[in-house]
Amino acid sequence: MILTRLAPGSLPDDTQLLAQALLGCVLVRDSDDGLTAGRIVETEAYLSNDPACHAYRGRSERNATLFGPPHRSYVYQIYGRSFCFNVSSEADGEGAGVLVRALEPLEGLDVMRRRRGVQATRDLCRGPGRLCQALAIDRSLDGVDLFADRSLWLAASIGRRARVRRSRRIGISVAAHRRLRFYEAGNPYLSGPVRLSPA
DNA sequence: AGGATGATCGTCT
DNA sequence: GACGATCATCCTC
Repeated sequence: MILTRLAPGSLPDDTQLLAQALLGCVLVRDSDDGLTAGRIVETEAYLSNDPACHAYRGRSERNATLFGPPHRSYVYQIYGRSFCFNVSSEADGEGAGVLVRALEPLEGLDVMRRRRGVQATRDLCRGPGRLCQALAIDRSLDGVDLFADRSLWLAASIGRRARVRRSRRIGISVAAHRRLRFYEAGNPYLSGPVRLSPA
């Protein structure tokens, strides 16, 4: 499979546009274990001035990447066990980002199976914590430039152009009504229900 | 220094 | 559908 790096400047800074543009792009992880990669099929936008966004209460050591330049990797740990991967958005100084919630596994499936401890392809990258485990993404990859890094980077979209649908976001209690989750219609590797609130 | 919280996951019913 | 694990992070004292 041919994976072509996304050219710098080829993604929008705007958080909602970025969340949609990322659908269909490929997230690539190169490590000692080999290459693992998946097609992004589900994202969520976390805006500046959004009570659900980690940046909402100001800059801290954890969320500093959100306030930096766009298109860097923001990785944080949740519930003591899982990591979540985001792409920073908006201009330098503004805190916002896009959570990647699910990938369609493309490359290195056996490595993913070993890391995840499960066999079913559908369970490898379906969910923000699962995809980080499958791609061995942790806090050491926080802040890397996704156009330039050699361990974690984005490749141009492959296959069909994603038919984008939207719904409310999953797993949050504040600002939960906002329809800021984006996903590819009909894709079998989505993390959550296809129909949440009026779509 | 201590307590509350969480952009989840796996297991059980 | 519901529940509890588990700990980094943040906030308050």
